[in-house]
Amino acid sequence: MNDHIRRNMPLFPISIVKKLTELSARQIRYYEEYGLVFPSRTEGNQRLFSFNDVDRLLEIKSLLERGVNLQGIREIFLLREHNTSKTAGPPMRRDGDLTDLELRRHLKNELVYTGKYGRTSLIQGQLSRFFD
DNA sequence: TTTCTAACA
DNA sequence: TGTTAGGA
Repeated sequence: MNDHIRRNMPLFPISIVKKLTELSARQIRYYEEYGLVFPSRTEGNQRLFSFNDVDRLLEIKSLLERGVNLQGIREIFLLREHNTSKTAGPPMRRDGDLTDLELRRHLKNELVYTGKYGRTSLIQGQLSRFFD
């Protein structure tokens, strides 16, 4: 049994995830509805989160605190999936280490993009200061 | 008792 | 996001 299956094994109910992440059940369910996490379900339709799900939720929480909104987080996750799946080799980066360098480039582009087309910015408040 | 969905004084 | 109703 490798790490992958281990990290994705459905283990804890929302009550445990609440404690682990310090997020409200409302938030956890909302983030799922938004497509940021996809916990499996029990026969009784109750959510069962994997270690990976908890990890993602912690990252979501962290990014939200840094001023990134849900749409931004969604894109960050999409970007990671696009270049994490190709890395089947040894240097598989975990956690939020993708972030620093690539996240900065991405966020900066978002600022430029939103500035050009006047759409709702993906970045809120002070975060934009990191890119002057 | 815990969790689920849906909806909003 | 919080909170609550009503059911499983």
